[in-house]
Amino acid sequence: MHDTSPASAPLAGATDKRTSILRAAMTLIARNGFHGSPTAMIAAEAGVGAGTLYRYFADKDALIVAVHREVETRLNEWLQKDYPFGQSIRRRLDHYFIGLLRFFIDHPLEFKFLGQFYDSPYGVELRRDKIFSKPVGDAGCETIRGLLEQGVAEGIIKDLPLVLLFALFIGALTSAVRDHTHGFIDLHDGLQRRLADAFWDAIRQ
Amino acid sequence: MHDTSPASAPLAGATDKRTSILRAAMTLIARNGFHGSPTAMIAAEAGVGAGTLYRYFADKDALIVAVHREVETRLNEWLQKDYPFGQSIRRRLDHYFIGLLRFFIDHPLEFKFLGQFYDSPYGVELRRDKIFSKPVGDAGCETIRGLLEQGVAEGIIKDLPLVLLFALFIGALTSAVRDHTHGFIDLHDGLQRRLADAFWDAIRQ
Amino acid sequence: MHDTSPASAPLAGATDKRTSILRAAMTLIARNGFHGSPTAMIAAEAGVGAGTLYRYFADKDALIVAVHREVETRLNEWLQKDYPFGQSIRRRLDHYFIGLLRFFIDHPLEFKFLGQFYDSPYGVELRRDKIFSKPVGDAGCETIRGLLEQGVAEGIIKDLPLVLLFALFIGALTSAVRDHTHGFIDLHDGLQRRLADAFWDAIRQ
Amino acid sequence: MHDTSPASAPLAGATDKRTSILRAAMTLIARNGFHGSPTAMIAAEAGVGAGTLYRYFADKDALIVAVHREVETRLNEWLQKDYPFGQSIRRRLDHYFIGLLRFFIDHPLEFKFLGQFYDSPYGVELRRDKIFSKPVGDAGCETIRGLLEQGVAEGIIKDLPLVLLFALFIGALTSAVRDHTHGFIDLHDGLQRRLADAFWDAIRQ
DNA sequence: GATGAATGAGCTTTCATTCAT
DNA sequence: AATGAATGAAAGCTCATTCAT
Repeated sequence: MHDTSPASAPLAGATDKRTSILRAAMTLIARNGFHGSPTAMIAAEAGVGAGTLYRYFADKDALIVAVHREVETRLNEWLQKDYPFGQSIRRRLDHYFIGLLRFFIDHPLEFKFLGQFYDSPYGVELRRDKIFSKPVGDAGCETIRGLLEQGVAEGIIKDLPLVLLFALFIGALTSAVRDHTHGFIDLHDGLQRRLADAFWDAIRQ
Repeated sequence: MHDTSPASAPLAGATDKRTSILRAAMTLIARNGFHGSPTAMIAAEAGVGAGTLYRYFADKDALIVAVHREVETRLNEWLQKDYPFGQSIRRRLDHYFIGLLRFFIDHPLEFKFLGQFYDSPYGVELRRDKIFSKPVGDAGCETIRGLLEQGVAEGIIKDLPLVLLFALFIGALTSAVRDHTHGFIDLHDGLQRRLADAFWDAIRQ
Repeated sequence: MHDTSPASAPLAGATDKRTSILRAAMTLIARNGFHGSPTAMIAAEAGVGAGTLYRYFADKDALIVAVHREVETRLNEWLQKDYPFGQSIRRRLDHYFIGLLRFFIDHPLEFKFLGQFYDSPYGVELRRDKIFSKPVGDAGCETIRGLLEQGVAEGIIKDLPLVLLFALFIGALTSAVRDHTHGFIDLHDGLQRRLADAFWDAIRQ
Repeated sequence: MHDTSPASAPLAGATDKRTSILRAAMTLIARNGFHGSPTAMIAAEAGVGAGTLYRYFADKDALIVAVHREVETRLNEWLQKDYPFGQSIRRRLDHYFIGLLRFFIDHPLEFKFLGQFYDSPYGVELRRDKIFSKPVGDAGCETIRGLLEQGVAEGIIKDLPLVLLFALFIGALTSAVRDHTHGFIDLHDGLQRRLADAFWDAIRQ
């Protein structure tokens, strides 16, 4: 009953409310954290009644998880654009690296939300597999995991545990974005390129 | 009167209470986060009365800051052990990289606490400069920042903004430790070594 | 949003809760003082939940100030009834003196509440000017202050500082009411009359 | 065992501590009220340990009552100075009126403390009889009550209930002093005199 | 479906009092 | 006798959640 897919909503109005709540939740949580974002405030920001929230989500936790899912969906759609099928492994990893970089830089609220999410009890489990193993193509190998795996198999990439290769990938990326978000640095195109190169140097054989 | 240095306590008992509270706070916050750790729970875990906490710390915030200071102090002491003065830049950066890796692996609660701390209003500002610029030697240049700077000047390290070089350092490191802490991988000595090498490959000219 | 005028409440029920809380607060504070009246006790006496109080008043202080305002409003309305416009100064001062006497005798809780209020940080400043200078007519001179002033100007009343004349007025009045409230004396109509006469003897030229 | 008369204290030091506590309590309570004066603060102000307070007074209430007794004792001693035995009733009432006025003006902390005290649960009962009926001479009739009574009997003073006559006395007096304490007026000798005259006009036949 | 007033458990913090030293 | 560290009950206030309208 709760949190059904938007397809089942007979009225456009209902879907709008759900979307408003999701967007309000993400904005406020990114800005103030989970505990600085009471449901009443989220509802107010969304322009709906306090009780309405509970028609769309079982409870606050479910709302947060739904926000995460929604952000992730948009992120994945973003990464599928212009995917360089058939090109070199490095090229394809680059697509992911620069793509994520750009998405986070263009969507700082989403970045901050995900940061909050993954460092909370909500996201401990999900952390790993989401970005890591999300397929782009239907081949199933066009995931970051798949690319790293293939690179290792081909001897292009260092023979390190996949988890560690991914740690290098996601760690460098998120640390850099955080610095950008905090205003410590301006991650313009040139720096994005050089950061991706540095990452490649880290993992290449 | 609050939070005085332990040196002034004539009896071990008095200091023990403060220490118990600090340890309890770190443990619970690492486990449940700031908001999952009510002061009553911290006091109970420490084996003291609910009001006792406020004899040692002005309020919950002060307690959290004190835990951070205490952890940081131990971390810095740890990093000063066997510092390879006079050796190559790579050797000295390695000392920091492996040293932090080991500290966090040996002290998972401290690692999780710091993670919570730096992603909270408490630590946003402190994040960067603490580990980054903490001097080991009295020369003042024996900081991670100083070493990276010197490496860039000597043409050994890529000419990237310091902030970005540090992002590569701390990002790879914390991501790897998090995976270890979550049990996704066992960061034994060999892997630590190879991770440090990968980091070096990322930043070396 | 807090403490809005009752005019905006479409239903009697909503207003009743606010009124219940105000009445409960006044009763308990009159009986036990500010610090003998926890918000939980006020809520219980009002028959509402502990949190409900905070829907109507920002905090305990706001509630107390609102009680004061409400009592004062009723007192002023009471004093405006049958005001002897155009009659002698003595007659008009009498109206105030006897009017206040009667109001306090008829409303002992209000009297005790005001006593608590004016002897607290809330009311130190307000003490003087409220009753003293509250106009009855639109002429602006029909305040106790105005009447005393005019009486002095006309040579009917002793040429003492207004503040002192008012001290005689309010001091005698409240002391007498307090004795009545405490049961030391029964301030029936005859005594009220004779006390007003005594006050007049005190200030008349 | 608690709160013994100072005569029983073998050491001067002990008496000093009791006095310090009494003085500290009065000062802080006058300044901050009962609830703004924690026992820890009183002890600190008195320069003694927090527990020491409980060697001299059973609890905080007993301390407050003791402060009241002490202030009252000093007030009575003050009123006995230069008592005009044998002079007219008006002269003797004047002695009390001006004497109290002066004491309160000279001892604003004592005045504020008594104000707090009498408007609290502590002093409701005591209010009436203390100042009212405290004998100065050993004749027993040299109390304010006695003088008023005698004045009524002789036909000099209005035939009003004694309680009411006293209300006129104490009400005018305390109201005027409060205005002085709050800085609304300067109760210099001339005004004291004229206020006493006004009071006399109020009660004289 | 939508609302928002109402709730009360749970939070952080204070402070009168005790008691081992 | 004197201390002050320790206590825990009780305070004011917040907020996720419910439910009558």
